[in-house]
Amino acid sequence: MKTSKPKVVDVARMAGVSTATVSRVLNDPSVVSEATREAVLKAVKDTGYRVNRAARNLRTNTSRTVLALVPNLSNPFFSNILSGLERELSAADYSLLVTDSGDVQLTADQIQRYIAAGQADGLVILDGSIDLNELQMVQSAVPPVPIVFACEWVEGFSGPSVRADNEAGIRMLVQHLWQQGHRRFGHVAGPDTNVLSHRRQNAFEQAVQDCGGEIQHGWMLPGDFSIAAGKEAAARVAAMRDGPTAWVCASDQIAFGLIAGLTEAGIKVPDDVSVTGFDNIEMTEVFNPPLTTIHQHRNKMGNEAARCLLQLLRGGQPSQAAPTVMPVYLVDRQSTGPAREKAQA
Amino acid sequence: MKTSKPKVVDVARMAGVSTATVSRVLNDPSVVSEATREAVLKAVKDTGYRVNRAARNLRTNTSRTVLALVPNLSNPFFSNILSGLERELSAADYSLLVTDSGDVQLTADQIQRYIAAGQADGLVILDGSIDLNELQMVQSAVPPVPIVFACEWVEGFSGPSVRADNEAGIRMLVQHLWQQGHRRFGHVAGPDTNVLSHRRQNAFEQAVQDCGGEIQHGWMLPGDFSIAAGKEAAARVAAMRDGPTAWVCASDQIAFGLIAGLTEAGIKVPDDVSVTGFDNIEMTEVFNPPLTTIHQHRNKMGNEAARCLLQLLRGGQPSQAAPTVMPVYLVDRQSTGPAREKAQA
DNA sequence: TACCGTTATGTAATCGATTACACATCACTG
DNA sequence: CAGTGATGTGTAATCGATTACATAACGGTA
Repeated sequence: MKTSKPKVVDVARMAGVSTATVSRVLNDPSVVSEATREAVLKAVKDTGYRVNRAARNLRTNTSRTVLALVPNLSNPFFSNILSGLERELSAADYSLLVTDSGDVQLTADQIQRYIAAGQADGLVILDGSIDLNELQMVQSAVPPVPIVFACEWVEGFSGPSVRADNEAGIRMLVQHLWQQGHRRFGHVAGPDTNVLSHRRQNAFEQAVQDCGGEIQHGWMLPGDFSIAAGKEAAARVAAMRDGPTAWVCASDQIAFGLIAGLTEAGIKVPDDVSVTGFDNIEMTEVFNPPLTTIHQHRNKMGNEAARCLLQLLRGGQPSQAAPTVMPVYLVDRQSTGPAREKAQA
Repeated sequence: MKTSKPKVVDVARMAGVSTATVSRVLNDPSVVSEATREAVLKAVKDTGYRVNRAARNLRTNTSRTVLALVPNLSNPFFSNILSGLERELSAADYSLLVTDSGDVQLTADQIQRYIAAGQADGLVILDGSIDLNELQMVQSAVPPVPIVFACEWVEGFSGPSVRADNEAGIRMLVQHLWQQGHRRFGHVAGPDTNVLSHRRQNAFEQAVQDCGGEIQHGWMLPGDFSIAAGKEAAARVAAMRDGPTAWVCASDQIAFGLIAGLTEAGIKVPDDVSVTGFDNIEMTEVFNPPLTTIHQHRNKMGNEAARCLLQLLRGGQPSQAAPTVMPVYLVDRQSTGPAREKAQA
């Protein structure tokens, strides 16, 4: 009775070949003759052999593992992306290591820890708040560390990234609102430190200008992507006279908070003002009123990011050039409606 | 200029000691004299040395990694738990590997793959739909694989688990509704295959009986934990005459779907019927009406599960005995209100 | 026949850390 | 002073797979 786990030697002995041959069958079957290959495979099956990852990793100096840096694991938004990543990676026999980059400002040093320790071969970063210098230090290491950004990214970083078409999304929303007769537009932004916030805010200003709508400085409210931010914004909005009739929020959660706050203040959505979100998270559909928003293919973004990284890991060119931009589309629901001019008190 | 990564030998040379001593300083400092310890630590710092995990793993036959089996990564419910897990594990210098047990029915073989390959030292399972036999096979391996269940669990499995006090939660809800004057109760259940569904459903029946309320077979609706399930239930509810005035749902998402569906059908919540959820996910607060539900400490459950597993990994006794049951509490919001008898048409 | 190129396989070095065992030193004790 | 135990350190074996290099066998060609 074999008591310990089977190893290559055991397989080799049973198949009557050398360990080298066993290894070859497992890693590059084409160089082995048909007959021996079958004998070895049979022996593998009979012994129940499984390669020892640690040994392989040591020898080959790889880990077949990818590390995902997630700004906040508690945020449901990211779970879909992780899901997409995981699926694609595991299909390629890679594992997914997850860490919450959360409250700590990640330094090159900390990132290197994973790489240098041989725990991960590459990174998928979902966190755009990482310092560019640190990033470049990581990337300029020898050998360079394969990195792919997903969803968020860092301005100035030259490497592949997968993202939604934020500009197009915002444009669709503004145009949609415009067509419903809205002329005065407001925005509740995401966190100041976040690329997506900036992109969406800029796109918003641009889009409103393009169709000739009105924006005022006081209608650009700060926030982060949270429900709480939406609520705070609601307080300000409630206090406005002749404010916007349409509010474009940087995230669904902000929109939820805003609508909740407005409703509480007696302002009706969409009768008095229209509100839009961004992301189309699951809940938007059952929210009351159901939220008009922009849908992103989060799962697919995860898949795509994984594919991108795998390509890098296999030594493919940094598919440099432009970031991969995933299309988005408008989901028209009942949080938006025809503009109604406020009584010009 | 050193071109390659520093290794123990490099550190040893610089500190003027042997590799054994370096290793000792890093792993069990107490056996090394003060002076050498400092010299070594300095050398470690100066060289920028980091242990090679693969080498260590190979030698020690451990991975300092824990695998989390998540039934559905896309479900926001789990991200909080992962977050709690990750925090606790990384504090103990363990890494978190994540895999979606999703659509595939996991077999012992597949689980063993991770363990046997030396990719993980233990498991945290969030998926209660794993077959008991398979599980026992895994656990009865030599050496046994440390496993901790979190949130969900498998009936009959003898091992540590961390869970919410589902019974107490349901009881609180029913009593709360009873106090508001409700006498006829209905339930929308979770998936048939899930322990939580059963627990909550049984607890519901028990609680209603205990206070003398009325249940009918037709008021126990099937579902899964999804919004869609809630919507389907709504259709049935809308068709009822003299149905329950209070609906207890197995999850917040079901409640959302149910309320959305009822509202659409012209039934008002809470004026016509009261509805409760379970989980207190973030969105409950801004939902319209805000949802009365049961709060679970998901983060803490993650922490606790991690601590449990770490204890096992360190050779502690399977802290057997009873599962760890985390307290829950009622969050009273506006989806529930005084019972109003339906017109006895 | 002698030589060459393929193809298939084996031998043994190697990856980098941990650790069993051996050894040296020193302070005490009887 | 010899003996004992505690303490600190070094030498070298070891974990299990991969792979550079060597070798063998064979068919074909000059």
